[in-house]
Amino acid sequence: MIDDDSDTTASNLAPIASFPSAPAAGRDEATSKGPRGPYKKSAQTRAAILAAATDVFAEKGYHASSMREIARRCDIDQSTVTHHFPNKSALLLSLMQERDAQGDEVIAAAHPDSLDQIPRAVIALAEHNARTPEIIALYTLLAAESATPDHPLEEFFKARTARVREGFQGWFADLEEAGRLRSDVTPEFAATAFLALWEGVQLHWLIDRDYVDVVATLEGFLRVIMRDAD
Amino acid sequence: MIDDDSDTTASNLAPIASFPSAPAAGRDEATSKGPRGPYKKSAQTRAAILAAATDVFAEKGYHASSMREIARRCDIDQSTVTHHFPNKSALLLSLMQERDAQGDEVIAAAHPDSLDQIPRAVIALAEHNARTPEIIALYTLLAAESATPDHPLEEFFKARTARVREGFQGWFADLEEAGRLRSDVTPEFAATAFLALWEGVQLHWLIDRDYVDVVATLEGFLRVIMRDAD
DNA sequence: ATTATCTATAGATCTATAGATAATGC
DNA sequence: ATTATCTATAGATCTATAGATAATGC
Repeated sequence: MIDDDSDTTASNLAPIASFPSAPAAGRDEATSKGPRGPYKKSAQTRAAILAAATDVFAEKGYHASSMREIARRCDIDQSTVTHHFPNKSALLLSLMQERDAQGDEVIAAAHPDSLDQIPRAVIALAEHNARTPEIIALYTLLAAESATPDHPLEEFFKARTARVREGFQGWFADLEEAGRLRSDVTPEFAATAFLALWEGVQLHWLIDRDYVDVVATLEGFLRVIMRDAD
Repeated sequence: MIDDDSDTTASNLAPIASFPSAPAAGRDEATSKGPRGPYKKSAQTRAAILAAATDVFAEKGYHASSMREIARRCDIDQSTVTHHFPNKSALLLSLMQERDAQGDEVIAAAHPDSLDQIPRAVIALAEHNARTPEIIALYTLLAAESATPDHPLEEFFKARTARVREGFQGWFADLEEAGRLRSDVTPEFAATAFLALWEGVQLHWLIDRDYVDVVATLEGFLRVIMRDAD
């Protein structure tokens, strides 16, 4: 169902919710096989479709979203969408892969170079995410959906969750080696719990935005599992 | 959209995922208004519909589930489903309310009467949930969906999450009063983080069942935020 | 007589495709 | 000439309802 190249974009650690910052990437791999290649306008239309699809998938999830609705929000016909993307599941998978690739770049740039910056870097990511609710909604909803039968993102989220968790685990292992982790806390536990806490608290924030403070909760967790420098 | 009686069943604390244990409750409120009331078979059919609906909603979520599919799994016609439940959203809401009511009973019975039993009681709940994956899937998926526009469970999950969080907060406040909470951990933080961690780790368990141990992670968190008795 | 269930159907969707027309760029 | 876009449509859905038939229980 899902090609094995789903992790070709998986270069490094990625944040919980990715970033919509990068300008208009991605018209290279999917659409380059005809004798002449795509015209200029193709990249714009493609980007518009992906932007609209992001909103629709974030609002409805995969099954309940329709190609028609995505097309309507771009003011194009639905058949034009299928001209640019072979089908609905390919559209969603392309969307998530390109978004993750962007996120990888951003987090690579923000990678902490000193131990004390690790908590600050993570918190900065959380603060960034908090400013883009529709992306949090996209990831939260699709992650839950991806665990259901026959979902096109099943492998994607399995691989992504493991990759992010391992990235965190590396950070916490560095902290442990420097004696900054509480002695009864392992990097494995810290990484698993931190990632789960992050996504769980984002879910609760979506459910009631006045009730939960994502960043404060994550900071509180880090404070509890760490100990002061000697 | 959603009646205000959505919290009439909200008596006490409820677990993250509710329990399918109670035999065949619920044929009292919704179907009693005709001059004669429902026949005996009605309760059975109703229960069969709710059981099938539980599976279908857990697999597909709300929008993507169909009344036809639910009916097919009971070997009845789809129009028979709408005879017992006025429409799709009412079916889902009835399902969740009855399930929560059952869960309330179970947890009330398991309520800890000594401080040391609090962690054990919570862990027992988590262990129970771990044995019913389809119920975890139901709650996890629908909770994420409920944060999207025009979802019939929007108010339900908002109220439920707040209620469960406050229940936990009460427990942690008791622990604090007895000096069993680490001094830098507030009951507010403990409750918010514990609930978010629980749901987050359940999500990751659904995504990859070999990678995460729900109960061990929750135990680890409790160990970190508590301190030994003097 | 009342309730439960079924058949049948109206009216809206949906995805994917075929084929015509318009725009682009060699 | 090739690519982009549109119109049109086939073939499957879906929910909700109307109305007929079957079962239940006074």
